[in-house]
Amino acid sequence: MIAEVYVDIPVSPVNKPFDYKIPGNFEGLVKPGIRVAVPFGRTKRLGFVTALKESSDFETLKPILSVIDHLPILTDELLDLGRWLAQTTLCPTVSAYQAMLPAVMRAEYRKTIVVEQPERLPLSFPELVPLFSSDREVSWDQVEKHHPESLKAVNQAINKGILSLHRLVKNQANAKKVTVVSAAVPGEKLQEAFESLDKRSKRQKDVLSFFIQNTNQDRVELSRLSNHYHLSRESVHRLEEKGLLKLELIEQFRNPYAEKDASRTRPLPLTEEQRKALSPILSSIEKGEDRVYLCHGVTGSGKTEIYLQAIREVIDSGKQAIVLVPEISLTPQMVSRFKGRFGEAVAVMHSGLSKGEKYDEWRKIREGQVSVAVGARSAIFAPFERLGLIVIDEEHETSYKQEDTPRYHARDVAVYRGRYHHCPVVLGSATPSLESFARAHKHVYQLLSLRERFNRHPMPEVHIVDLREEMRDGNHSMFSRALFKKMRERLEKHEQIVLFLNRRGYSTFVMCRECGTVIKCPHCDISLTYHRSGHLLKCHYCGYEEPVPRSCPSCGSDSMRYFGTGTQKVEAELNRVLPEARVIRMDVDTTRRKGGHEALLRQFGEEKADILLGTQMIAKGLDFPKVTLVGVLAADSMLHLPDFRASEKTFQLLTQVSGRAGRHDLPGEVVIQSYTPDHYAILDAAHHDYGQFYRQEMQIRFRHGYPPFYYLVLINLSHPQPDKAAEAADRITSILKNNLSQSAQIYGPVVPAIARIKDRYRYQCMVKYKREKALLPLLRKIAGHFQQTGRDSLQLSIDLNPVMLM
DNA sequence: AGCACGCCGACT
DNA sequence: GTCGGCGTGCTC
Repeated sequence: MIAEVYVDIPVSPVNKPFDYKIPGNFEGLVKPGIRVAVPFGRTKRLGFVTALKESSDFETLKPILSVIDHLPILTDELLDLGRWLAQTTLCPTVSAYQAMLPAVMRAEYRKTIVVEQPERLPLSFPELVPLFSSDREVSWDQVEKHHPESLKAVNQAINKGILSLHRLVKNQANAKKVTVVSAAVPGEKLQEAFESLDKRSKRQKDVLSFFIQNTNQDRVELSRLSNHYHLSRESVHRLEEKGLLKLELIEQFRNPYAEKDASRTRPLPLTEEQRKALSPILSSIEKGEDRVYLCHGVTGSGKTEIYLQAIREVIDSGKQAIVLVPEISLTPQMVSRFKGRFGEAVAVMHSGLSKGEKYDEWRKIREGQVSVAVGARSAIFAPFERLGLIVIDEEHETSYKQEDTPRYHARDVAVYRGRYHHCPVVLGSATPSLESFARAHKHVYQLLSLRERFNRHPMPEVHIVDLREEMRDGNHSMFSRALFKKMRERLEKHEQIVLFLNRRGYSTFVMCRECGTVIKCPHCDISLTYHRSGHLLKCHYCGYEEPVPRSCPSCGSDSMRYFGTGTQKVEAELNRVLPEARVIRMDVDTTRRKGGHEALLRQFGEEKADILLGTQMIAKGLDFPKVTLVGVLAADSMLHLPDFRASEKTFQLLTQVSGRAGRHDLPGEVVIQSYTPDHYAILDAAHHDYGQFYRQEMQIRFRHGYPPFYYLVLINLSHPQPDKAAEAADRITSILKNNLSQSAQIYGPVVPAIARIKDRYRYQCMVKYKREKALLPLLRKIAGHFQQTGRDSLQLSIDLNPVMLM
């Protein structure tokens, strides 16, 4: 038998199956979806078996070296899905497979140097002797790092056969195993043995009496016996030899949520609206229809309860469900909601888990021990074999699109898997993406609407403040008079406030007042942001930092001034104008350490602060009863970005942030500060009017030929030399122009808003099209032709249906 | 991605 | 003359 193998090297020349013969002893073990180690050129690599066959076009085949998995880690469905992803996102097939698996499934390659002829080493290469003083095997990476000067000699010694290179492919995935002890014979036998034991065998008697007394316990961890009951390991082994006890090595699942036992919850009674939304979903689950539902429900309308009850139906019919939520709303509250309803039947995948924990959660899914997978984007690949439902909450979130190599959108994968399994997909949002809403409008998706909040609380009252007027009236502070007054009131009433500003750091940029010089990142064409902690200027793109210069580096004057406002500056200002207010600031700088996010929210929930000030990350999912005022300090900050979705993102963000106020018995109020208070994105958000926003935005998209009326492809080029990037961009643009139909519009090459990132100059080309049969093959050809490897060469990326245009 | 083969400049 | 630079091409 012969196996087709995709080797784990994601570059186009090897992006095809390679044939290997299956040695007799592996016959039956090698199946599609299994990982194997194979010789590849002069190296050894890990690969995915995708198919078996009887014959090959190649005369001589190398054999598979070893089989890594017992159970295929990719099901037939996922193998197909991977091929489809590679086709539609123009990525190497292995990259698609790797994206579907937890990181531990990636091979770790290690190179070691081994002394073959120790007697010749001191004579021929005396300088290498110290390297091998303690061990005759040394890691290549260590030598490369600590003794780079020796590498030349090492290579020569290898050529002479004095040293040799050993390569190993290590499978990082290792299930944690524990030894458990149990009685091998019935209790009476243990008693008999106890009595017949020699007087001196005190330790063994202790162990036996433990098992005689605890006959109800069937297996005990060995480590628990010795640590907790102070019984001797040695005696346990002695008793095992006598056949009285049994030792087993069992797989232990790490359970990250073990101690926080979520209290079980029951289904809540549904409102009339919720019932109407749920019933078509239930009927599709029952009939096995691959329909896509768009559940458009205002914030607080109880979408989650609908998901939960639909999943209950899925579980009861012996099937499984996937629930996607954006990473930032994958909070403990969210998780406990699912754990509370379905208990042990839920696996959770999020970035806070260790590699090993992620692997365990994945295995629970693969082995069918759970029925529900809750997670961020990549959980869409959960290897269930009987999917009954896929839910994507906050469907409009851009984080569902992966920004690197398989540039897939979880929504597209969901639809694909729904078709394969004949199961419905539910997309939920208070502010659906225009793409999805347009599809619902055309009845491609089924629209389910929830117009009321389930607890009947009114939507918060929203006030828009014109910051230009404030300026005119001489208020140069970052708080308008209206907002400031309302903040004061809340503080007096001991209610809480959420302030939102979409910019971290202290101020946006540092400029010289004399000559207008703005300090920029030396590696990226973007201005540095001032951070007060450490008095540093930081680049938010590449992480570069430098101290603030005393004087202008260009004209030497000492008139360096800070412009713009970041969260740090607002915090400082709050401390000045409202010294009695206790403020918690939440942004990437204060939540970077593990669990920081959670800890800050807990403090706020326990009312240890009056004001929660934060960026994007506080826009979602927060639910604090005492919050009665939400302030958006600069609603326009996203509005003028060079992105056709700027209005949509602004509308979504404002709607979400507003939803944080007055969720419980106290009525809520929202203040939106803006320099463009008449913009429809701001007005419609203030009026809670999605429909109106949708109609206006669709007109604009139509007029400018943007999605959902046209599809987009964005081609990004970068090179350390600007002319090299420009030349490639020129050639690609003309290839596109010459090979696509008249109806396709080709733009570019253009220099993007950030012309250089990490010392690489950037160019972009964009294609707008409606139907273009030749596009994918053409792009594949372009990718094959222009894609080069190496740091200092041309880099090309093709993004179909991009969500980020920068 | 690795690695070997292969063709041109500065050294024992 | 050789050692070694990195351009090009192949891996079942």
